[in-house]
Amino acid sequence: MTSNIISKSPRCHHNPQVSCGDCRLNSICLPISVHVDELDKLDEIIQRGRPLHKGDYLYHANDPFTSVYAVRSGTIKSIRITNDGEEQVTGFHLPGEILGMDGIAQNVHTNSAIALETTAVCEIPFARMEELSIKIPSLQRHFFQLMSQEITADQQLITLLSKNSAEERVASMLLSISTRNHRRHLSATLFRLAMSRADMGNYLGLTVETVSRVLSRFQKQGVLSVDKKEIEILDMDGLRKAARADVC
Amino acid sequence: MTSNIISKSPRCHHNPQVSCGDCRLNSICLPISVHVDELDKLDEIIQRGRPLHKGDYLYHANDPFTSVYAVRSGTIKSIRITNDGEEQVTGFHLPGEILGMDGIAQNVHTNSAIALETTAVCEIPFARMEELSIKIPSLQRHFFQLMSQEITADQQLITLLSKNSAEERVASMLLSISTRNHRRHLSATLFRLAMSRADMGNYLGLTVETVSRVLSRFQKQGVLSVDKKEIEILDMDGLRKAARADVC
DNA sequence: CGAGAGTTTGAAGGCAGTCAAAACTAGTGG
DNA sequence: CCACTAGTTTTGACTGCCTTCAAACTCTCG
Repeated sequence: MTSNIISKSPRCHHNPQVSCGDCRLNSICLPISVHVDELDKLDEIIQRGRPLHKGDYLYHANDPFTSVYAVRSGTIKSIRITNDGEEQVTGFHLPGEILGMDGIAQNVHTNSAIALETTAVCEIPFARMEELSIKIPSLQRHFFQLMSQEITADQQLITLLSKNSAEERVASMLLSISTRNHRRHLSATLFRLAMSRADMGNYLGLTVETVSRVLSRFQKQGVLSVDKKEIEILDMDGLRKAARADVC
Repeated sequence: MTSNIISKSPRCHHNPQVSCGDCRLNSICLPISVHVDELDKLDEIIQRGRPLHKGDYLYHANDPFTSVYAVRSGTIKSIRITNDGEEQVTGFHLPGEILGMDGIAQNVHTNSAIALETTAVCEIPFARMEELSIKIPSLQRHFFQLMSQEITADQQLITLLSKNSAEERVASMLLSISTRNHRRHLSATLFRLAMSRADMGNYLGLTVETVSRVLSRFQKQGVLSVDKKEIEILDMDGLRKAARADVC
């Protein structure tokens, strides 16, 4: 099931064929739950490859739901379309993270998923995953946990939007990205944001201008160094104080 | 497993012993997914009774996670505690609805659940439900769907908080309750709110004063009749226009 | 290089928050 | 049964944070 690899692959140094057992992200993507001998069965159903370019849709809202996806490299944003046609960013998905679980309830995606840069994903056909879950209880449990994590994360965002100021929201988001980078053994203090200021603002319930102003202020205070999308956290404690909110 | 019924039961006309098959809420709580002969097995693991009084906790944040709960009668609110000790209302749970799924990820509840009035719940031990899911695939699927529904609902709230004004938020919340009442074959236009103005405001990211002002304004406009916690929707279309947001 | 998108900065205005106090409700015990 | 108190809700006046509007600036990539 690896015949659909697109030939013009992006300049990515990871082998798109690598199995879950060899994937350096598997501690994030499949924590503890699946035994070595069972990984082979999982590998069989997972479709790899499918590199997306910036702006490409992984799926559209209202598409029939067939699969969930694990990000291998790159970044994806999830958006919902509101009644008046505006878009609401509901999440950013970094390597090792799973997206698409919103579609399970109705068998239809409620979000669209868009690549923010060149991005590779593993496609996990959900019906086959369900069948496999019956044979591998730890896989079932793992998916329950993944979905519960998503619920917890969404509720954290609800709290952020409901109770926190613009500065606190921006600080919290940067800390969240920092933490998730660190989990991937990347720098927690120096990284490149894949999303635009507009996406950040949309996600955080703020305007572009406010996001920009907050970043400028943090820079002036010596908490951050901001160069376009390159962010360096100069004063981690200062940023934590500015966030004043739980970050996963 | 029904020995733990508390003797001083509330003045509730529903028999706390009624099985899922006979429960008049089962079309909400267990939609389509479980067959008649399998309901017996489910009935066996569900613990009934446990009436809660106003202010009682069903579980506390940081309690070990053992079960999810279905509301039989009454209302429950879920709250998260933020870093600074404030509480954030993350949801209201009406009869037929399931709560507690936030605890699956970490095996610890991240929310507390509090009865807003005399409330009866069915307790569903999660470990046993997981075992049963392996034998009854439609039950597994149903739980995936329930959790996905929760994700979708949380994302709708995120959108509401991120994009909508105070009037729109209050209107949306009232419409949501109206819809959920209607699903239980209760009036969609005349009902009693179980939660205080403070809880409403907390849930919607608004202050008590703002909620009160918005309700007064709707009353003045003839959209609502508000008498304390008794709400009558006089102009459903007007309320929908005021909401200008998708309500499930 | 040039056009369009994205970002930054400034000035002004509005919506909801904060502070304050009155009106009302509910629960308690004499 | 009523008096009393604590809590909830409502209303008003003022403040402030973020938005809106506008314009200059910068980067990207055909």
